[in-house]
Amino acid sequence: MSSRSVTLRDVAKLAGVHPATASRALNEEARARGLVNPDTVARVMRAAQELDYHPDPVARSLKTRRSHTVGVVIPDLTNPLFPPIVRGIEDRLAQSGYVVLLGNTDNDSEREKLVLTSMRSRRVDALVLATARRRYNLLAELNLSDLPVVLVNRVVDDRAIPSVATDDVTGIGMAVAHLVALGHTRIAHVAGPQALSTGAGRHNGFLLGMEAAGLEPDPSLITFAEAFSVAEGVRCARVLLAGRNRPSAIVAGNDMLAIGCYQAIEESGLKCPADISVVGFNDIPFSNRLSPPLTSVRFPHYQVGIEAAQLVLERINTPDAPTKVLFLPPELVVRGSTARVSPVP
Amino acid sequence: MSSRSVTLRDVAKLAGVHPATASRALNEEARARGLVNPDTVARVMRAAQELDYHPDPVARSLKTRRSHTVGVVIPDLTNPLFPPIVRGIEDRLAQSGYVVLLGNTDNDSEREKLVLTSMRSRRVDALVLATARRRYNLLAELNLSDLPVVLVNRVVDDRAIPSVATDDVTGIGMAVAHLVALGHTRIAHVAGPQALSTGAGRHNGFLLGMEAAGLEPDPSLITFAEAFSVAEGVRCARVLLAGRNRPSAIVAGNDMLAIGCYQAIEESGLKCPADISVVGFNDIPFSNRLSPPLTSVRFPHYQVGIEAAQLVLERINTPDAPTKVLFLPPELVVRGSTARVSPVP
DNA sequence: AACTCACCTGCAAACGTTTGCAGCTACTTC
DNA sequence: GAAGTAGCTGCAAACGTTTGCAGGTGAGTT
Repeated sequence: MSSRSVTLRDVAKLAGVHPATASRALNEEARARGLVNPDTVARVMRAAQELDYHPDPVARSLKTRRSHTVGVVIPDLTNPLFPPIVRGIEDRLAQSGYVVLLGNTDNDSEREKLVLTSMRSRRVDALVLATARRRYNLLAELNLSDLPVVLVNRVVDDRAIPSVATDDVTGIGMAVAHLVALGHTRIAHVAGPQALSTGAGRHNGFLLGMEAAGLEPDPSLITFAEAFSVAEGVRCARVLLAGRNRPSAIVAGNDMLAIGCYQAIEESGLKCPADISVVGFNDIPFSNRLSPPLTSVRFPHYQVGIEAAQLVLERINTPDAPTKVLFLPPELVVRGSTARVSPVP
Repeated sequence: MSSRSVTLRDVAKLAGVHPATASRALNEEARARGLVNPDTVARVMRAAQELDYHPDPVARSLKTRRSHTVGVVIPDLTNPLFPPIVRGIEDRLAQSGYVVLLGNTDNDSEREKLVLTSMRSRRVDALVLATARRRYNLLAELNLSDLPVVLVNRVVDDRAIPSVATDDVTGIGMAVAHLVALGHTRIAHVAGPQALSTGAGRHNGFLLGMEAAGLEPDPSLITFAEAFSVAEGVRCARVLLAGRNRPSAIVAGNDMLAIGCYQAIEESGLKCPADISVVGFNDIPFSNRLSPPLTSVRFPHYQVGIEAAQLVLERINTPDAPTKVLFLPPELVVRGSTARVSPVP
């Protein structure tokens, strides 16, 4: 309708005040609105309503240097892990009038840099980083600037940056404990890439979990995947199955790797879970529809997103509050891929 | 590093020219740069380089009224259909220096309105709408304003708006033809919500496909789901299986519904595909890992995203070009959920 | 009655660009 | 050699806000 967009001047004119006063009247913050007479405020607000005035965020942003925009950078939206997280972030931020700028990096540092500078120059008020790389030179640099950053799905070693993540260690611990309770002792681990904090954390969790169960991890029963992919899962599981000391159970670094294990097991003529149990991590959608339905460590992705957004907002509003690090508790979802260890014939 | 950000003035001063000249020199477009002496251009660019100058998109946006930002609004990122599409959009747009603003609506018209005005006021240069509702009052309104809009995954009846979608009709046609070739004649359809253009289109495709095969669709073999969900799939399939004229095959409106069919079939003690064949639509990730692996109509989600972004860019650059409507060809992926019709005992 | 002070409002300068217009130089053209 | 012109560059006004500062009321204090 309103072809020419209505500006603050128009509102001010209609209300019979100076634009400055109108600006203050329309400003939520008491620091501004408190300055102007309540009657005037009412008059201005009525005028704004009448004209269907919406302040121009661009102009405002130019002046205030905040954009009510948050950058969310993830490796790959196609990874089923991320959509619920992003959704959670967006939902929470939308509530507070923020909007999210999305960027995929494929964990490529070139693209990462591109995305980051693009977002920074667009004056995002904060950044949510869901990349899982452990070594992260950009991180230090970013933290130097005054741009608030929240990490998702990873923490930085000294906990100097607010973050929300799941507790990989206890998550994997639950998986190991579950297998031990089923009588397994030859438990293998298909570990994720050790350059990613999740891969490393879960590997560590595996070692600790075994130790807690009084089992000595057998190095020949641990293989390292180069990526969290089905193909790498297949490769690693093949190695394990070909060894002379075949495991009775595999703890996979995530569900993709677990699916790879399924495939390798099938290839070798074995049955899951009759011959070998498998546990995954993440509980991706439809993992209950796999055959067999996958036992997996679930963590509340959506909630992680919500909490991350919450942290972002706190960070924006009170930048010098102490940095929180949040660990959301994982949960073991037991399904059909784990069974009591088969009696050795 | 540069705590105080470097501005155009700084560059101009270093190059010894007026800011206006610097602006023109740095502007890609020949219309501006062509005006200034090549030597000066070089000098300015060198200065910019030296100071690591990045123009402020906000200020620029205020002046030019374009933001190099595109709004992408979808119902729910959590629906596995969308991530690859969004990814495609973002990839293509990033190439051209655009950035995407993401919004979920849950097909709720309130939230839709909120998201849309939020995006509009943030001066997005264009909108990509991936909502599938057929009746869309906002659409007319949006098109009135001069904001370019591209539709994804649906077309509007009179094709007045550029869009990219898959050809639902021929997609379902392929599914029907496949089943017919396997000897099926009692073919049922679990249709998606008819308020969504995909649901309606595929239902229509089913009718046409049957007709093309010389089969008369049996109204008692068509049920309508109220949502594209597993639960609704179960409900609808139960109805079909309980009828006295049990189908030998089901064409589901999408993969969720197909999974629901799986479950209902299992419940009733039947086997897929031995007793009943099932075909889905979308070929969501891991549908090859279901049991049985799902035969489904695939369409190239990622490519859809790419093309949509392409359309957006064209639209932005040449607003009065004829409006394109793009149909990407679907493809039938035959897996284990369809089989030759079982001989009637 | 003069002073202080609190309360409100207006003025004008920003924020960092872009762009129509005008002006200047130096070159062509007759 | 004067007039016209092409080619560059500078000036200043935007774009729509926010905000420090100053001014102008009126009430309260001494």
